[in-house]
Order: sequence, then structure tokens, then C-alpha cells
Amino acid sequence: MKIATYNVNSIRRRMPLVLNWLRQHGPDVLCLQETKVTDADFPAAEFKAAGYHASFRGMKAYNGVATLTRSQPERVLHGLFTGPDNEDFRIIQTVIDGIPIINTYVPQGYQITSEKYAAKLLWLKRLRHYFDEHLDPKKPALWLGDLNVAPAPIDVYHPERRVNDVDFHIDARNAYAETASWGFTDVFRKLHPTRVQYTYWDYFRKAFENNWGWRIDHILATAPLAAKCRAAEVDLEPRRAEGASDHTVLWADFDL
DNA sequence: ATGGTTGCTTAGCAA
Repeated sequence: MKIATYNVNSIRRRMPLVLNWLRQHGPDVLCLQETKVTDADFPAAEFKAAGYHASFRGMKAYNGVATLTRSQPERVLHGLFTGPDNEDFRIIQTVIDGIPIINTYVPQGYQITSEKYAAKLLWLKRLRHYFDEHLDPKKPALWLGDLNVAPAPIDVYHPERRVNDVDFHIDARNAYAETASWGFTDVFRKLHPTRVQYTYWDYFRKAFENNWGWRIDHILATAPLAAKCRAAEVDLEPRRAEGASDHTVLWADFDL
């Protein structure tokens, strides 16, 4: 099973790149974040024509997630099912071949002194609680998406200058680690323990050309699935392309 | 300390 994640920064803007990537790589699953479109305007028909079923939840202008699958999912779950999360536009779970696939766009947090940052830390904590209550770390499951955390110094350019950034601050890294430690393994880092490889470069100051980036998009698998991961790679082509998102595609292949 | 760019929506926010 080949599964990929891509923060598209507007699906309508990125439609040609996404369709091209699907044609070239034929993944079984593609998880999208920052679709920035209401459900009524989501381009489901175009994906259907390309051979993919789309599960999605979005809103106007911001946020929004979608999971594209070859087959119709057995289940589609929105939010965390605890209070207001049923209105959450940052998480969608699809179940394919009995495997829960949790696609998330973790809050970025704005600034470490802001309420948004506190909300980010809480969001990760509540996700951990969801895993505790609803999933089994001994069974196959995937958590992936734009997780807005660079887990270690190797995962960001000039880490010493980034200690107060919301995607690298120690509290965000600890919150992420605490949630992942429920039973998830970062399959890219497992397969490439020392590789410097980013998934996001901001639009400013030729950051991509200079490789001033961040590894903040991740694919995490429970132990039985992580053991079957045979490849995990970042594809730089979608970031090089004309009209690129500020993120690029991360994919992983599992022997099932 | 601030700016730089892109997207959505229409001047300003979010990233």
C-alpha cells in the first residue's frame, strides 16, 4: 500500500499538480491538508474521474482536509467525537482494509506567547487521548499529515535560531512526542535515521532554492505496520513545479 | 526586530 501526504495550500489552486502526481505515482491513498474550500465546492468529481474516491471536510478560506482513496472507505470519521471536535476542519479519519488512517492538519500556533499556541498544545494532547480511548497500538493504524512540528534539530535549518518558533519550540516538540509515543513510529526517520530532508520551505527569500526548510509533514505507523514499511521518501518535484505549494509530497510504501 | 511571498477575499489575516 502506497500512501502519501501533501499540504496543498488551496486544492483549487493546486488541482493540476495533484492530478499530475496521482497519474504519475498511482498511490492507494493521498491525504491532503489546507484544502481551503467548502464541502459544496470540493472538486470530488474531478478526482472521481481520475479514479479516486474523496472523503473531505472543509470551510471557506482556511483549513480543510481530504483523503483520496482508490476504493470507497469502510468508514469515514470527522473530528475526535468529543464535543466541538465534530466541527473540526483539521482531522478526518478513513478506514481502508481495516486500517484507520488519521489525516490531520495540526494547528500551527502563530506565536509561542499566543492563545493559538496553547490551543495547538491542547489539540495534540486531545489527539493522544483519542488514540488512548479508540485505537490499539498493537493493531495497524496510520497518523499522517501536516503535523506542524519539526521533531528534532536535524529537522529544521538553523535549529538554534528556531527555538522560539511554534513548530520547533520545546513545548510543541514535547506535545508531539507525547502523542506519538502512544505507539506511533515516524517511518521516514526510521528508514533514514540521519538524513536531512525537509518537506516545507516558506515562500520568502528563495527558501526552497537555499534549502532553508522544515520537516513538519510526517507519516507515522503503529508497530505492526511500521515493520512492513519498505520505503519512505520526499518527492521534491511538486515543490519545484510552477505554481507550487509551500509544502511538498511525502510518501511511504507498506508490504501488506 | 522586521521583512519577505502566496492564497483567499477584497484590506487584512493566515501561514
